[in-house]
Amino acid sequence: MAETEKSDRRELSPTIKTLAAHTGYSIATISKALRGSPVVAQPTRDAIVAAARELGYQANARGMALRTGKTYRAAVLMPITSAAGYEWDGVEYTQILSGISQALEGSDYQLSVHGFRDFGDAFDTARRIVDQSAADGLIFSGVQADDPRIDMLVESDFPFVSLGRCRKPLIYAHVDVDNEWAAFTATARLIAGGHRRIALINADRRLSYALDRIDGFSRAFNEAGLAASTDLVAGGDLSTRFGRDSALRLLGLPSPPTALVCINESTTLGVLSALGSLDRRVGVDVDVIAYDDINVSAYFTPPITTFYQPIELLGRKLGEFLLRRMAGEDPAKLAMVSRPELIGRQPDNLGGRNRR
Amino acid sequence: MAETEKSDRRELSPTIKTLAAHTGYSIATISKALRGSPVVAQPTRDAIVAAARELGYQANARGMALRTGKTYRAAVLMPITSAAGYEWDGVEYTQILSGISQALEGSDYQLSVHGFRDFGDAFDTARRIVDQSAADGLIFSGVQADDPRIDMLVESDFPFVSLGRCRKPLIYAHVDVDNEWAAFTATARLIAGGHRRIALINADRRLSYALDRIDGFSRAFNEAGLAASTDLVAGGDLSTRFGRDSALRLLGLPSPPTALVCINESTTLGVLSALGSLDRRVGVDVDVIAYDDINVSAYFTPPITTFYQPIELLGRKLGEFLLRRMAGEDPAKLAMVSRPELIGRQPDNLGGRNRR
DNA sequence: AAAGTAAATAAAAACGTTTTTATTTTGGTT
DNA sequence: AACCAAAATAAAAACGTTTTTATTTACTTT
Repeated sequence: MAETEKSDRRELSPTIKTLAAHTGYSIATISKALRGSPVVAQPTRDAIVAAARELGYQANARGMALRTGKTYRAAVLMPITSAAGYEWDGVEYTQILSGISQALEGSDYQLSVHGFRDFGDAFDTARRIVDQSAADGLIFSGVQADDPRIDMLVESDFPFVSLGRCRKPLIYAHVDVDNEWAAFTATARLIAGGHRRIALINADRRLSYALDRIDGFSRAFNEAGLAASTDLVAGGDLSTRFGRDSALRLLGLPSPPTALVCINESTTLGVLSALGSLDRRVGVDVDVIAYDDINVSAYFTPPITTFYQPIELLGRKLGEFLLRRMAGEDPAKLAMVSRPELIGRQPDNLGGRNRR
Repeated sequence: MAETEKSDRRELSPTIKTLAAHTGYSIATISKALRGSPVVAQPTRDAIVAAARELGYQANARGMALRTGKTYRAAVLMPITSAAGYEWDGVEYTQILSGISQALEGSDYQLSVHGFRDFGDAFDTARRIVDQSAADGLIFSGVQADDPRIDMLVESDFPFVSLGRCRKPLIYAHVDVDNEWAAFTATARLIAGGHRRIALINADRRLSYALDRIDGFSRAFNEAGLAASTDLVAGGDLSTRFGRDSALRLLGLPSPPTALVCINESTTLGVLSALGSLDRRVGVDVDVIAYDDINVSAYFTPPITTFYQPIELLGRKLGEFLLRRMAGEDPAKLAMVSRPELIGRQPDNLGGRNRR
């Protein structure tokens, strides 16, 4: 009973030493064999790999991390909804994370999520990740026109990929939607449909892509030889409430819009709600063009014409670019700017009444 | 020029040795002082803490991890949307992650996200996390009636909190919505409004909470002395398309429902879309009651009566419970089942025409 | 004042790797 | 046969902690 029945009690997972004892090779050789170093002879490698498989050996991540200084983590910055009263803002982190996660599958990297509350907090979190090397790479969105995170990360040569571009001429890996083009195209379509007073339900002006959208919006008017209805641009959080409130306010103006461009589906839903309560019909009294987040615009009543944005694909690209960046690839080669695809779902010219 | 100008070139972050050299104490004392061990004298502790602050010392996470065997990570299992054609399913991981992240703020734990594709994959991922101790604790949702993850985790005494309960009498930390009660209450409300043919747009029957909803649905009929319209229960993914298709199918039956209970906002939107295309009006021809995810039902046209589920709060509880569980607290004490709050937004009795 | 004890600190070991350096083995050349 | 280089493997060091064990210092007690 009190014999030698202790060592086989706890099924501790095998370490490199276990493998050394089992194969007769030194831990150095084993490490090299499993890491694919060319200095170890082929038969030796085969024997070690076989033994590793047999014992179910998995290199301890903590040991590796300490020795190599790597963390095998990819960090993602995610905004945290502030305190009480959650309001949907259409920012689809579920899809983004899903895409990144897919890209990381099969790699040695794990995804870690860091919440932040505001711009300052986001910067501090990014800095902390770099300083403590809490991750080997970073992904973030919500890029500001003059985003200090980008300067800091470029400066410290930390691998990162941003969803969005800042307005400074720096070289860094990024994925973005061609927001200028998207806003231009939507606005031009409405102008062609006869609209002259067009509203833009836009994001907070501190965000780089909000400015891009305004640029495209204005260019559409300029190219048509018209003055842009910039007085009808509303910027704010992208909640449904913001969409509703903005629409109610704009439609109450002395010279109200005859069409609205909505920057995402959340605000679109709010706009539709406002139109409903004002008893105005989409496609008859007012036209609406939007951008997809969760692809539910087809189910709105009536279905809304949107630009489809493949958010999950953007997520995958973010992950893929980060892997390549962490592997040392030149950031200049890691850039993708995608153009959303128009999905027309109803006429955008007030039922033809306004066409000229 | 070639003097001693090398050591101050790279601003390496200070280690415990740096601190030892700087204060004159040994690394052992420093570790104890900073970890709050009572054996170190107060003046010593003060001096060390001061020096640590001055040098900006932060214990290296990898060193700690290796020595203690802990990872300082809380893992979350997140479903990955399968390949092409994203469909919103209303499962709000953004909010859940946000809540968990808030709970973890200030603790030493970081959030790591692990994607999975199906039930089997989720189990394998959970197992891997346990086997490799890739995290110190685990959170997951999508609990099946007979969820093998729960058995495995209970068996191996790994700290975890589930969002949802399985149907086996095991003791484990969990957070859940009282789905039986929620379905009962919604159904009873409709029955009281005069409805007899009620549809339930439900989740996949493999999910524990889908069964709970059916239970509550049936109980409402039973307590009213009626036969439950179980032929009108539709189970599937929670996409908007599923909601729409289900509604179209059910309303085309010889004996169609006069009211629908929708399990989330995604399916609700699909149901409303179906009603719109069939030219049936909510609150006039058909009644709808739903459950909130992203709280946009107020913006539907017309606004829909819903049960409000504080998803972010559930997320915070998940995080809080996990922290307490990882600290060794008894899982029997870590249980919360919340009852959603009814927010009436329109009459649910076919405009009163059906009341008896 | 010497001895004993408690308090405080220091030294050493260990966690599991990878990498650098050292040693042994092999095979070819003279 | 002796030597040398190259190939293969082993040994040792290091990464930064925490924890166990050892040593020193400071008080009490007699």
